[in-house]
Amino acid sequence: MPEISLAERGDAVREATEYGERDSARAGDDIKSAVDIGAHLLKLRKSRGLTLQEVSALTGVSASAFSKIERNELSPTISTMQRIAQGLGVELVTLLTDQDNSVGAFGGRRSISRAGAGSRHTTGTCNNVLLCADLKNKRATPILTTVTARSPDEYPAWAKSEAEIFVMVQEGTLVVHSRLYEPLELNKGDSVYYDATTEHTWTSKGPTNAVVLWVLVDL
Amino acid sequence: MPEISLAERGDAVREATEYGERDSARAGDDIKSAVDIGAHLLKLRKSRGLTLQEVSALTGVSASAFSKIERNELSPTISTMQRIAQGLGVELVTLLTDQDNSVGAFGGRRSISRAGAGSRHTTGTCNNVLLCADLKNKRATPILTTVTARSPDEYPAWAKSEAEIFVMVQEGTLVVHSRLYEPLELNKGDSVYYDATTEHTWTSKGPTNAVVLWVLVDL
DNA sequence: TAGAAAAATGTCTTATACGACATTTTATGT
DNA sequence: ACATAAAATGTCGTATAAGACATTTTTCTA
Repeated sequence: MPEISLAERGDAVREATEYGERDSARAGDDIKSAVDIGAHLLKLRKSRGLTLQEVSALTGVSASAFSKIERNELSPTISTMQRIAQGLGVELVTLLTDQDNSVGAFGGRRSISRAGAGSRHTTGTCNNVLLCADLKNKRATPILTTVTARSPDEYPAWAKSEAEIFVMVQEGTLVVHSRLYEPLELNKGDSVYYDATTEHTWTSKGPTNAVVLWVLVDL
Repeated sequence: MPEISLAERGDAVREATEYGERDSARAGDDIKSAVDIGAHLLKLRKSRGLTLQEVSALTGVSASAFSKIERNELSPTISTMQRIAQGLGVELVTLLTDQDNSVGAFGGRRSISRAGAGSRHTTGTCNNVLLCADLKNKRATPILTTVTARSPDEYPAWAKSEAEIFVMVQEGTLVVHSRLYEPLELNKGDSVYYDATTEHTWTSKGPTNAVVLWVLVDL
């Protein structure tokens, strides 16, 4: 029955291509839904101007299998995905991660915080102003912080997170304490970029509180 | 020929299990070699105190299959990996990525840029100072820029990249031009966070050049 | 436009992933 | 130490992924 088979194929391709509608349609899934590997591979192959036979030679995966994977007619095993990644010289995860997804989730949006404005959050040791807090799903979180602590002991626990941190001092003198380094003094205009996975904390030095602009970049 | 098949599988299991030795042994491979999914899953399951039957109930993958996957006796299909990821409430990529890798690649490092110091890069429209440029593999790039352009027309092409941008004005008045929005004026202390995938560019307004601190966050 | 070449897809066979259930191994209590 | 239960692993039948080759579709070229 070639006609029915063709009709089915047409639908499958359309579904896979009209990517945006898929996610929104499936409301039940909590976890980020499947990326379409097929479309991803097709785009990658076309972008390099390769034919199925060429990609087959590169990866060791047969042209027919590759074709079916591109059209989502089968779910490849991890081992074949690894051969494909190897043959195309890309990381396996890039084949399984739809970069358009993350971009699309954010695409075109923006948020503005005027001087002095922002979502405030005060602790015993710091006054934090979350900038552009209304914008969700950001890759990084910009924060303006006034550090009131004068000693690391004032903190019940040092900070530690799966992130990277960039800090630039706007006013005063900041001291960055870390388990790995000696205390680091930063004055106005100085900046530091460091790994937040090792425990760290901040204090002010001198008569005024340090004001720092920092960006937390999630890993 | 079932004997040969079994023998091959036995070797594959041993190779896959002795994970640490694999990387160093196979010198020919350029691409990051496979993470061991089996060990990864085993660790994840044990860390939650789940039995194979429990994890089977959660994921819909049979206990025996799960056991074989953990011991690398078979290469699961993407669809079963998706079921596992869903059932355990984790992203698929985290199962395929060795998290020690990404964190470890950066772990504990840091870089300091003193006020006025940094790697300079000047164009006709901007003077850029890359901060903490000696630190590689950062997730974000902090830059201090003096914008000399007064009109968007001075740019041969508007900027566009797979990234997000956070900007805070340090001095002067910055105007952010975008294909999606009206020009946005930002004064000292104002900040904006926006998607860099749509074309955009910056100009200064007024007698002095705007000085902005911005962070480019790669996607 | 017709014919040839190349590329993509379909068909069928083989290899292998997956699930149901049996067996072995490990934990637990008396 | 033994009996019992629970967990993990092995066995085998079924479903499906992957490869070899045939067929259809598309792309070139004259």
